[in-house]
Amino acid sequence: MLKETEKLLKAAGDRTRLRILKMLEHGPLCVCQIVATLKLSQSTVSKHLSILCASGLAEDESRGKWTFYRLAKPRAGEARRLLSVVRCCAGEDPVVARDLSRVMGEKVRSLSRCCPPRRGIRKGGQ
Amino acid sequence: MLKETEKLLKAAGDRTRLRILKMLEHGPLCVCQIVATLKLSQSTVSKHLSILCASGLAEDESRGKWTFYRLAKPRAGEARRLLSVVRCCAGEDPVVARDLSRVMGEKVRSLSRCCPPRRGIRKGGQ
DNA sequence: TGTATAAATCGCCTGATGGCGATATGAGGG
DNA sequence: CCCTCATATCGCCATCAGGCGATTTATACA
Repeated sequence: MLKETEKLLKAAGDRTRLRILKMLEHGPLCVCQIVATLKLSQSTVSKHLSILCASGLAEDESRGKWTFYRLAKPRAGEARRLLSVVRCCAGEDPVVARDLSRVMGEKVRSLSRCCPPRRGIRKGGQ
Repeated sequence: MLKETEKLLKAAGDRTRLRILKMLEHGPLCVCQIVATLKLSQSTVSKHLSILCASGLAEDESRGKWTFYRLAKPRAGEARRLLSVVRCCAGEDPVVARDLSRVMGEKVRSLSRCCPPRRGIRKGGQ
């Protein structure tokens, strides 16, 4: 349906959500890691994450007090194709690169805070 | 770059522009045909068309007093992938189907008004 | 060169979107 | 049970986007 496609493209067509998607390409992340990386308010990030989930591009998983988000493994070709558009884009973008290096730091720094997601979901790139 | 991708996704992530892209899948169209099909004001349609061109998803060609628009043949994989997302979507959508039947009628009706675009550009589907 | 017509651009209005801080919710640990 | 901490939700505000009619620009033709 046209409406679904529009929703999907709108979800991906936002600077902040693109940054989140690029971060999630390297594995699942806890909300607090995303907040620390983007340096936006927690409420703003939470809203973006819910939009990504509602569109089918991302999925969430609660793990104690923490919530982890990861890229969805979409059944529909539409969302899958769109994720491949995102995957191939902005590889050289300085903002994305900075986010990535920050998120690595955050991962280390938060090892003792957030527990890692259930193993076997998805480990690293792709 | 992130900004380019955002622009591309924003261009595609609009109901009206998706309808236009779906119409253009079946070959180039004159502005007046698109206006008649969408039943939106000429200024609105013109703005949408310029957004599609600016994003690299569509191209225009002047032909006398008329301007024809067609899907771009993008060199960048990004835009190409995105067009394939669009191509695969909304096949069954009633609005898209109605647009398509209208545009066929418009094509016939306007044969004597708008000249067809230079032959050899692009004939039909794909 | 004056008129008719196609399309682009402008200015305006309204609704959607993205940001924030404050507050509500829900899980864990004392 | 209450306290804390992570996250979601709410209400507000500023900006953006999409719609329109009016106007401008540009081409064709008498």
